[in-house]
Amino acid sequence: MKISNPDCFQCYCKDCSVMKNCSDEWLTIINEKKNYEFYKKGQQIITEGKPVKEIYFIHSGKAKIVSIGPYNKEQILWLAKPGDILGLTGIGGNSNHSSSAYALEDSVLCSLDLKIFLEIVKQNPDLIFDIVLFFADELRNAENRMKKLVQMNVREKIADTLIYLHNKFGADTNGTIEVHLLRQELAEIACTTKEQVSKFLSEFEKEGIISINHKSISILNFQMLQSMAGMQKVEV
Amino acid sequence: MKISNPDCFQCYCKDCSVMKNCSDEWLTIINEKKNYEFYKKGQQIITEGKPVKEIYFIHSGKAKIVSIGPYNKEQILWLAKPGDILGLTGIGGNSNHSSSAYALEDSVLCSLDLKIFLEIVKQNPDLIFDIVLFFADELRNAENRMKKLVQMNVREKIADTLIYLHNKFGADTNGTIEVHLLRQELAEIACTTKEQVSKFLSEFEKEGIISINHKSISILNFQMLQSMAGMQKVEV
DNA sequence: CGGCCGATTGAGGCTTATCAAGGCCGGTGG
DNA sequence: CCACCGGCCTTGATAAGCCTCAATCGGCCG
Repeated sequence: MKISNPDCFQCYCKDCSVMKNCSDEWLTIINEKKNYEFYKKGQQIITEGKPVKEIYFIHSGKAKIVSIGPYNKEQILWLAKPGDILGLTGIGGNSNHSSSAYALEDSVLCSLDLKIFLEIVKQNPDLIFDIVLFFADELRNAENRMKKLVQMNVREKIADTLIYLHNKFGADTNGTIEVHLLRQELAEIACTTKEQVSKFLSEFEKEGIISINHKSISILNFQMLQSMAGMQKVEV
Repeated sequence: MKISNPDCFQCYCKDCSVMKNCSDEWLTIINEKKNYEFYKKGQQIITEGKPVKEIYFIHSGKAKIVSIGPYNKEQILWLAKPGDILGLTGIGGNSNHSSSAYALEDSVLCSLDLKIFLEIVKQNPDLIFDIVLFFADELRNAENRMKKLVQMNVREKIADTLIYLHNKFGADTNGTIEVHLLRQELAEIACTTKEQVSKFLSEFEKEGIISINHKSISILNFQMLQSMAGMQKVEV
């Protein structure tokens, strides 16, 4: 597969929450030092347990970040799109990857040696502060998600998953979510089983909230979904 | 209630993962700028939703950090002991507290204005890098906990909760865990109900794994607990 | 001593995971 | 072009785990 070397100055990644304050001077260095790689759909990018040696910027494509829990069940921690960075939690350099990553579609990723990244970071107060903010944000997100997964019923968790996908990847004019996942993968996001996903998606379709064509899901009534997954069930 | 002003140079907090690389020079400044406050058992320290104006160092005592989820159920995110810092996720300064904090016992806390802390941080590359590492670690912990809460059954979650308490607060020579929590609070850690906690603790006691005296729990067979909550149930 | 708060225990019902069977679709090979 | 096969999706039946509700008990404090 032949692809051309992406230009950092033309890439989503330079504007992401972590890199947005990286100076052009340093971006030039990153542009020189980075390596780019092509990953086929389904190909593994990161392996849980292996040492962290580099971080990955997603130039194009999508990825799922999964982790294995007790009982050896896989769980999807989050989904990545162009502009997202993989492996950042290993920034300390002394740890192993706590999760694996797989390409959901054909993707182009740029890798940057962790040591080089750390050098750049240490000379860039703005950059490191943005990393702090990024992590603080992610931590709040993780806590939020935990609360949802524990307290919502399956119907709500699946509705919430659809909202997440919609917000993350967007939809075309028909409301069709711009990502394709298996029922099993939807289950690994919502933390339930593929059968439950199937059943509730059918329900949602009967209720006119979504439509399912072949392999893609369209949201017809976003507000309905929101109120289903919403926090508005106040009973005080 | 009369308490004396704690000396930062004599405090656990200066050696915690975040502050351990803070120079004496800066610690002197913190020592001058900080305020110390006494909190009675049960008293609220931080209120979810309120703006973040300062961070809190726990000088002595214990605290629970709780957050309200959908259905208005409270959940304990983590427990704090001397040396821990509260409110750090609000470090950006533009956010509101994402969780509340309550004193579990009579406690002495030192508060430091967030702006002052940020100034110190920005002039201390070592300090900010430690904050990055701290957050990266917390993020991994949160993901780990999420996996457990979703995949373990109630029995395992309660065993895991006891292990957490033991590791966090330690035990005396009898194995008695050095913290007292209500069944309801144990339930808010394990993400179940107080009745389930009661039932399984009774079971554990019958099995000789723990003993319950008045209000305190002693671990008699730590290994048994570990194997119960352990990740060793590999079925490949 | 009475009242209150928390702990305990049991019964009942609901939600959800599991298991199983069948259907759909795309790909492959004859 | 058609038959076959495998992967994925769908749907239903079943069973188990867990929550909820309710009653009782025990300790603590006024």
